[in-house]
Amino acid sequence: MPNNQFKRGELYSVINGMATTAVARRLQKNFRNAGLEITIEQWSVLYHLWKEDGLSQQELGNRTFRDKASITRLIDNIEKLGLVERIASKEDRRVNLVYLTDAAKPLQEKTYELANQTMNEALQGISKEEIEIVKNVFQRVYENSK
Amino acid sequence: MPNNQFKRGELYSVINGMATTAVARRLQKNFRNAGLEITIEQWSVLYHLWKEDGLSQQELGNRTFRDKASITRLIDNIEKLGLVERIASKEDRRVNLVYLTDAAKPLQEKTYELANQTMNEALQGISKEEIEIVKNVFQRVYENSK
DNA sequence: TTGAATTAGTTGCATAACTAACTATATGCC
DNA sequence: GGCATATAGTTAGTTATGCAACTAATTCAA
Repeated sequence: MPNNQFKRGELYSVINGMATTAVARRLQKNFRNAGLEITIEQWSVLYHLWKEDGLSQQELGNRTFRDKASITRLIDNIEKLGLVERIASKEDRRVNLVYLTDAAKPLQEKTYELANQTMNEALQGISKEEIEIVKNVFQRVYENSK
Repeated sequence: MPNNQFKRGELYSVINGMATTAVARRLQKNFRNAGLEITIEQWSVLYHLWKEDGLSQQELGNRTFRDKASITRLIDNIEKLGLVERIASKEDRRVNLVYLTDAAKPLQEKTYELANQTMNEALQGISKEEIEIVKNVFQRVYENSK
Protein backbone atom coordinates (compact mmCIF):
# COMPACT_ATOMS: atom_id res chain seq x y z
CA MET A 1 0.00 0.00 0.00
CA PRO A 2 1.43 3.38 -0.87
CA ASN A 3 3.20 4.99 2.02
CA ASN A 4 4.34 8.49 2.36
CA GLN A 5 1.66 9.71 0.02
CA PHE A 6 -0.10 13.01 0.55
CA LYS A 7 2.95 14.72 1.94
CA ARG A 8 1.93 17.44 -0.47
CA GLY A 9 -1.55 16.13 -0.90
CA GLU A 10 -2.42 16.80 2.72
CA LEU A 11 -3.27 20.16 1.27
CA TYR A 12 -6.27 18.50 -0.23
CA SER A 13 -8.05 17.87 3.02
CA VAL A 14 -7.22 21.39 4.07
CA ILE A 15 -8.46 22.89 0.84
CA ASN A 16 -11.56 20.79 0.82
CA GLY A 17 -13.91 22.28 3.30
CA MET A 18 -12.11 23.61 6.27
CA ALA A 19 -11.10 27.24 5.89
CA THR A 20 -13.44 27.88 3.02
CA THR A 21 -16.56 26.58 4.70
CA ALA A 22 -15.64 27.99 8.08
CA VAL A 23 -15.62 31.52 6.69
CA ALA A 24 -18.71 30.92 4.60
CA ARG A 25 -20.64 29.47 7.51
CA ARG A 26 -19.60 32.32 9.76
CA LEU A 27 -20.79 34.86 7.21
CA GLN A 28 -24.05 32.96 6.80
CA LYS A 29 -24.55 33.04 10.54
CA ASN A 30 -23.83 36.77 10.65
CA PHE A 31 -26.40 37.33 7.91
CA ARG A 32 -28.97 35.37 9.85
CA ASN A 33 -28.25 37.15 13.10
CA ALA A 34 -28.74 40.46 11.30
CA GLY A 35 -32.14 39.29 10.08
CA LEU A 36 -31.02 38.87 6.48
CA GLU A 37 -32.74 35.90 4.91
CA ILE A 38 -30.36 35.32 2.02
CA THR A 39 -27.84 32.49 1.73
CA ILE A 40 -24.17 33.15 1.04
CA GLU A 41 -24.57 31.47 -2.32
CA GLN A 42 -27.30 33.93 -3.21
CA TRP A 43 -25.18 36.74 -1.85
CA SER A 44 -22.23 35.72 -3.99
CA VAL A 45 -24.43 36.26 -7.05
CA LEU A 46 -25.79 39.58 -5.78
CA TYR A 47 -22.22 40.68 -5.06
CA HIS A 48 -21.31 40.41 -8.73
CA LEU A 49 -24.52 42.17 -9.81
CA TRP A 50 -23.80 45.07 -7.47
CA LYS A 51 -20.45 45.40 -9.18
CA GLU A 52 -22.06 45.13 -12.62
CA ASP A 53 -25.80 44.88 -13.08
CA GLY A 54 -27.47 43.09 -15.98
CA LEU A 55 -25.07 40.20 -16.44
CA SER A 56 -26.17 37.10 -18.32
CA GLN A 57 -26.62 33.84 -16.42
CA GLN A 58 -23.67 32.49 -18.36
CA GLU A 59 -21.46 35.31 -17.18
CA LEU A 60 -22.67 34.97 -13.60
CA GLY A 61 -21.73 31.31 -13.79
CA ASN A 62 -18.23 32.19 -14.93
CA ARG A 63 -17.73 34.79 -12.23
CA THR A 64 -19.05 32.64 -9.39
CA PHE A 65 -17.54 29.35 -10.63
CA ARG A 66 -20.85 27.58 -11.04
CA ASP A 67 -22.29 25.57 -13.91
CA LYS A 68 -25.32 26.85 -15.77
CA ALA A 69 -27.76 24.51 -14.07
CA SER A 70 -26.71 25.74 -10.64
CA ILE A 71 -27.06 29.36 -11.75
CA THR A 72 -30.51 28.71 -13.19
CA ARG A 73 -31.79 27.47 -9.88
CA LEU A 74 -29.91 30.00 -7.78
CA ILE A 75 -31.49 32.79 -9.84
CA ASP A 76 -34.87 31.05 -9.46
CA ASN A 77 -34.55 31.35 -5.70
CA ILE A 78 -33.23 34.92 -5.70
CA GLU A 79 -36.05 35.85 -8.05
CA LYS A 80 -38.58 34.29 -5.66
CA LEU A 81 -37.21 36.58 -2.97
CA GLY A 82 -37.91 39.48 -5.29
CA LEU A 83 -34.28 40.62 -5.40
CA VAL A 84 -33.58 40.14 -9.11
CA GLU A 85 -35.49 39.74 -12.35
CA ARG A 86 -34.66 38.08 -15.64
CA ILE A 87 -35.02 40.20 -18.74
CA ALA A 88 -34.56 38.57 -22.14
CA SER A 89 -31.77 40.15 -24.15
CA LYS A 90 -32.87 41.97 -27.28
CA GLU A 91 -29.67 41.14 -29.11
CA ASP A 92 -29.77 37.41 -28.47
CA ARG A 93 -33.07 35.90 -27.50
CA ARG A 94 -31.40 32.87 -25.93
CA VAL A 95 -29.86 35.09 -23.28
CA ASN A 96 -31.38 36.13 -19.95
CA LEU A 97 -29.95 39.30 -18.46
CA VAL A 98 -30.27 39.40 -14.69
CA TYR A 99 -31.11 42.77 -13.12
CA LEU A 100 -31.31 43.80 -9.48
CA THR A 101 -34.67 45.06 -8.28
CA ASP A 102 -35.19 48.03 -5.99
CA ALA A 103 -35.64 45.56 -3.13
CA ALA A 104 -32.02 44.46 -3.52
CA LYS A 105 -30.51 47.93 -3.22
CA PRO A 106 -30.79 48.31 0.58
CA LEU A 107 -29.10 44.96 1.11
CA GLN A 108 -25.84 46.03 -0.42
CA GLU A 109 -24.45 48.27 2.30
CA LYS A 110 -25.55 45.98 5.13
CA THR A 111 -24.13 42.82 3.61
CA TYR A 112 -20.87 44.50 2.54
CA GLU A 113 -20.43 45.64 6.11
CA LEU A 114 -21.01 42.15 7.50
CA ALA A 115 -18.83 40.51 4.86
CA ASN A 116 -16.08 42.99 5.47
CA GLN A 117 -16.21 42.48 9.19
CA THR A 118 -16.30 38.69 8.79
CA MET A 119 -13.31 38.74 6.45
CA ASN A 120 -11.37 41.02 8.74
CA GLU A 121 -11.94 38.62 11.60
CA ALA A 122 -11.03 35.65 9.44
CA LEU A 123 -7.85 37.31 8.23
CA GLN A 124 -6.77 38.62 11.61
CA GLY A 125 -3.04 38.27 12.04
CA ILE A 126 -2.47 37.35 8.42
CA SER A 127 -0.19 39.65 6.45
CA LYS A 128 -0.82 41.21 3.06
CA GLU A 129 2.09 39.20 1.68
CA GLU A 130 0.60 35.92 2.89
CA ILE A 131 -2.75 36.81 1.38
CA GLU A 132 -1.10 37.61 -1.92
CA ILE A 133 0.64 34.24 -1.91
CA VAL A 134 -2.59 32.40 -1.15
CA LYS A 135 -4.48 34.19 -3.92
CA ASN A 136 -1.64 33.53 -6.32
CA VAL A 137 -1.39 29.84 -5.41
CA PHE A 138 -5.16 29.47 -5.76
CA GLN A 139 -5.10 31.04 -9.18
CA ARG A 140 -2.44 28.60 -10.30
CA VAL A 141 -4.16 25.60 -8.69
CA TYR A 142 -7.33 26.61 -10.49
CA GLU A 143 -5.57 26.93 -13.82
CA ASN A 144 -3.85 23.58 -13.27
CA SER A 145 -7.11 21.83 -12.45
CA LYS A 146 -9.82 23.24 -14.65
CA MET B 1 -22.19 53.03 -0.52
CA PRO B 2 -18.95 51.60 0.82
CA ASN B 3 -16.11 51.93 -1.60
CA ASN B 4 -12.80 50.28 -1.50
CA GLN B 5 -14.19 47.31 0.36
CA PHE B 6 -12.95 43.80 -0.23
CA LYS B 7 -9.41 44.87 -0.95
CA ARG B 8 -8.58 42.05 1.43
CA GLY B 9 -11.98 40.48 1.17
CA GLU B 10 -11.50 39.69 -2.49
CA LEU B 11 -9.95 36.60 -1.05
CA TYR B 12 -13.43 35.53 -0.19
CA SER B 13 -14.55 34.97 -3.73
CA VAL B 14 -11.33 33.14 -4.38
CA ILE B 15 -11.66 30.99 -1.30
CA ASN B 16 -15.27 30.26 -1.95
CA GLY B 17 -15.39 27.73 -4.68
CA MET B 18 -12.71 28.27 -7.20
CA ALA B 19 -9.53 26.40 -6.40
CA THR B 20 -11.16 24.10 -3.92
CA THR B 21 -13.94 22.93 -6.18
CA ALA B 22 -11.76 22.82 -9.26
CA VAL B 23 -9.48 20.26 -7.63
CA ALA B 24 -12.37 18.36 -6.12
CA ARG B 25 -14.25 18.21 -9.41
CA ARG B 26 -11.15 17.10 -11.24
CA LEU B 27 -10.58 14.29 -8.75
CA GLN B 28 -14.24 13.30 -9.00
CA LYS B 29 -13.90 13.15 -12.78
CA ASN B 30 -10.77 11.04 -12.50
CA PHE B 31 -12.60 8.63 -10.20
CA ARG B 32 -15.43 8.35 -12.66
CA ASN B 33 -13.13 7.83 -15.62
CA ALA B 34 -11.44 5.02 -13.71
CA GLY B 35 -14.81 3.36 -13.17
CA LEU B 36 -14.91 4.18 -9.45
CA GLU B 37 -18.45 4.95 -8.39
CA ILE B 38 -17.70 6.86 -5.20
CA THR B 39 -18.03 10.59 -4.69
CA ILE B 40 -15.15 12.67 -3.36
CA GLU B 41 -17.17 13.34 -0.23
CA GLN B 42 -17.46 9.60 0.34
CA TRP B 43 -13.79 9.23 -0.44
CA SER B 44 -12.83 11.89 2.10
CA VAL B 45 -14.49 9.74 4.77
CA LEU B 46 -12.86 6.52 3.54
CA TYR B 47 -9.52 8.34 3.49
CA HIS B 48 -9.70 8.90 7.24
CA LEU B 49 -10.85 5.34 7.88
CA TRP B 50 -7.91 3.98 5.91
CA LYS B 51 -5.67 6.01 8.18
CA GLU B 52 -7.56 4.80 11.27
CA ASP B 53 -10.37 2.28 11.08
CA GLY B 54 -13.28 2.15 13.50
CA LEU B 55 -13.74 5.87 14.16
CA SER B 56 -17.00 7.14 15.60
CA GLN B 57 -19.29 9.24 13.43
CA GLN B 58 -18.54 12.14 15.73
CA GLU B 59 -14.83 11.81 15.14
CA LEU B 60 -15.30 11.44 11.40
CA GLY B 61 -17.25 14.66 11.49
CA ASN B 62 -14.41 16.44 13.25
CA ARG B 63 -11.79 15.14 10.87
CA THR B 64 -13.73 15.92 7.70
CA PHE B 65 -15.21 19.23 8.94
CA ARG B 66 -18.79 18.09 8.69
CA ASP B 67 -21.68 18.27 11.12
CA LYS B 68 -23.22 15.11 12.51
CA ALA B 69 -26.28 15.18 10.26
CA SER B 70 -24.10 15.30 7.16
CA ILE B 71 -21.98 12.43 8.44
CA THR B 72 -25.07 10.35 9.20
CA ARG B 73 -26.25 10.53 5.61
CA LEU B 74 -22.82 10.24 4.10
CA ILE B 75 -22.28 7.02 6.06
CA ASP B 76 -25.77 5.89 5.00
CA ASN B 77 -24.69 6.16 1.38
CA ILE B 78 -21.26 4.58 1.86
CA GLU B 79 -22.95 1.77 3.76
CA LYS B 80 -25.40 1.25 0.87
CA LEU B 81 -22.38 0.79 -1.38
CA GLY B 82 -21.21 -1.92 1.00
CA LEU B 83 -17.92 -0.18 1.79
CA VAL B 84 -18.41 0.40 5.53
CA GLU B 85 -20.55 -0.88 8.35
CA ARG B 86 -21.72 0.67 11.60
CA ILE B 87 -20.99 -1.31 14.74
CA ALA B 88 -22.40 -0.08 18.03
CA SER B 89 -19.72 0.61 20.59
CA LYS B 90 -19.73 -1.67 23.60
CA GLU B 91 -18.46 1.05 25.90
CA ASP B 92 -21.05 3.64 24.95
CA ARG B 93 -24.19 2.44 23.29
CA ARG B 94 -24.90 5.88 21.85
CA VAL B 95 -21.82 5.61 19.69
CA ASN B 96 -21.55 4.04 16.24
CA LEU B 97 -18.08 2.92 15.25
CA VAL B 98 -17.58 2.88 11.50
CA TYR B 99 -15.53 0.02 10.06
CA LEU B 100 -14.32 -0.59 6.52
CA THR B 101 -15.54 -3.77 4.88
CA ASP B 102 -13.42 -6.07 2.74
CA ALA B 103 -14.98 -4.45 -0.30
CA ALA B 104 -13.34 -1.14 0.61
CA LYS B 105 -9.80 -2.51 0.80
CA PRO B 106 -9.10 -2.70 -2.95
CA LEU B 107 -10.21 0.89 -3.42
CA GLN B 108 -7.46 2.34 -1.30
CA GLU B 109 -4.48 1.93 -3.56
CA LYS B 110 -6.37 2.94 -6.71
CA THR B 111 -7.88 6.08 -5.20
CA TYR B 112 -4.64 7.11 -3.49
CA GLU B 113 -2.92 6.87 -6.83
CA LEU B 114 -5.55 9.01 -8.55
CA ALA B 115 -5.65 11.53 -5.71
CA ASN B 116 -1.89 11.78 -5.67
CA GLN B 117 -1.73 12.28 -9.38
CA THR B 118 -4.53 14.86 -9.29
CA MET B 119 -2.84 16.77 -6.49
CA ASN B 120 0.50 16.70 -8.26
CA GLU B 121 -1.11 18.18 -11.34
CA ALA B 122 -2.94 20.77 -9.27
CA LEU B 123 0.23 21.75 -7.43
CA GLN B 124 2.46 21.82 -10.47
CA GLY B 125 4.86 24.72 -10.31
CA ILE B 126 4.00 25.52 -6.71
CA SER B 127 6.86 25.37 -4.23
CA LYS B 128 6.95 23.59 -0.89
CA GLU B 129 7.30 26.95 0.81
CA GLU B 130 4.17 28.31 -0.85
CA ILE B 131 2.24 25.21 0.13
CA GLU B 132 3.38 25.57 3.71
CA ILE B 133 2.20 29.18 3.75
CA VAL B 134 -1.19 28.24 2.32
CA LYS B 135 -1.70 25.45 4.86
CA ASN B 136 -0.63 27.75 7.65
CA VAL B 137 -2.90 30.60 6.53
CA PHE B 138 -5.81 28.18 6.20
CA GLN B 139 -5.27 26.87 9.69
CA ARG B 140 -5.34 30.39 11.07
CA VAL B 141 -8.36 31.42 8.98
CA TYR B 142 -10.13 28.34 10.30
CA GLU B 143 -9.25 29.12 13.90
CA ASN B 144 -10.33 32.75 13.42
CA SER B 145 -13.68 31.74 11.94
CA LYS B 146 -14.93 28.69 13.74
C1' DT C 1 -30.37 29.41 -47.88
C1' DT C 2 -30.82 25.46 -45.60
C1' DG C 3 -29.08 21.91 -42.60
C1' DA C 4 -25.42 20.87 -39.00
C1' DA C 5 -23.19 22.36 -35.13
C1' DT C 6 -22.98 25.49 -31.24
C1' DT C 7 -24.71 28.12 -27.38
C1' DA C 8 -27.96 29.77 -23.38
C1' DG C 9 -30.94 28.24 -20.47
C1' DT C 10 -34.16 24.64 -18.17
C1' DT C 11 -35.38 20.26 -16.10
C1' DG C 12 -34.84 15.50 -14.01
C1' DC C 13 -32.17 12.82 -11.11
C1' DA C 14 -28.89 11.92 -7.46
C1' DT C 15 -25.79 13.54 -3.74
C1' DA C 16 -24.63 16.60 -0.20
C1' DA C 17 -24.94 20.58 3.08
C1' DC C 18 -27.02 23.08 7.32
C1' DT C 19 -30.53 23.92 10.99
C1' DA C 20 -33.74 22.41 14.17
C1' DA C 21 -36.30 19.09 16.45
C1' DC C 22 -36.21 14.56 17.99
C1' DT C 23 -34.71 9.77 20.50
C1' DA C 24 -31.78 7.20 23.29
C1' DT C 25 -28.01 6.74 26.25
C1' DA C 26 -24.72 8.56 29.69
C1' DT C 27 -23.17 11.67 33.27
C1' DG C 28 -23.42 14.32 37.30
C1' DC C 29 -25.27 16.54 41.10
C1' DC C 30 -28.56 16.46 45.17
C1' DG D 1 -31.49 6.49 43.49
C1' DG D 2 -33.46 10.02 40.59
C1' DC D 3 -33.88 14.07 37.96
C1' DA D 4 -31.47 17.65 35.04
C1' DT D 5 -28.14 18.12 31.67
C1' DA D 6 -25.16 16.76 28.05
C1' DT D 7 -23.91 13.88 24.13
C1' DA D 8 -24.30 10.64 19.77
C1' DG D 9 -26.93 9.83 16.28
C1' DT D 10 -31.30 10.22 13.24
C1' DT D 11 -34.88 12.59 10.69
C1' DA D 12 -37.47 16.42 8.34
C1' DG D 13 -37.23 20.39 5.65
C1' DT D 14 -34.81 23.60 2.67
C1' DT D 15 -31.04 24.96 -0.33
C1' DA D 16 -27.36 23.96 -3.36
C1' DT D 17 -24.41 21.16 -6.53
C1' DG D 18 -23.15 18.34 -10.66
C1' DC D 19 -24.24 15.62 -14.85
C1' DA D 20 -27.01 14.47 -18.69
C1' DA D 21 -30.73 15.12 -21.66
C1' DC D 22 -33.57 18.45 -23.52
C1' DT D 23 -35.52 23.05 -26.05
C1' DA D 24 -34.94 27.17 -28.46
C1' DA D 25 -32.16 30.46 -30.73
C1' DT D 26 -27.97 31.50 -33.32
C1' DT D 27 -24.04 30.76 -36.29
C1' DC D 28 -21.45 28.58 -39.80
C1' DA D 29 -20.60 26.34 -44.01
C1' DA D 30 -21.65 23.87 -48.21
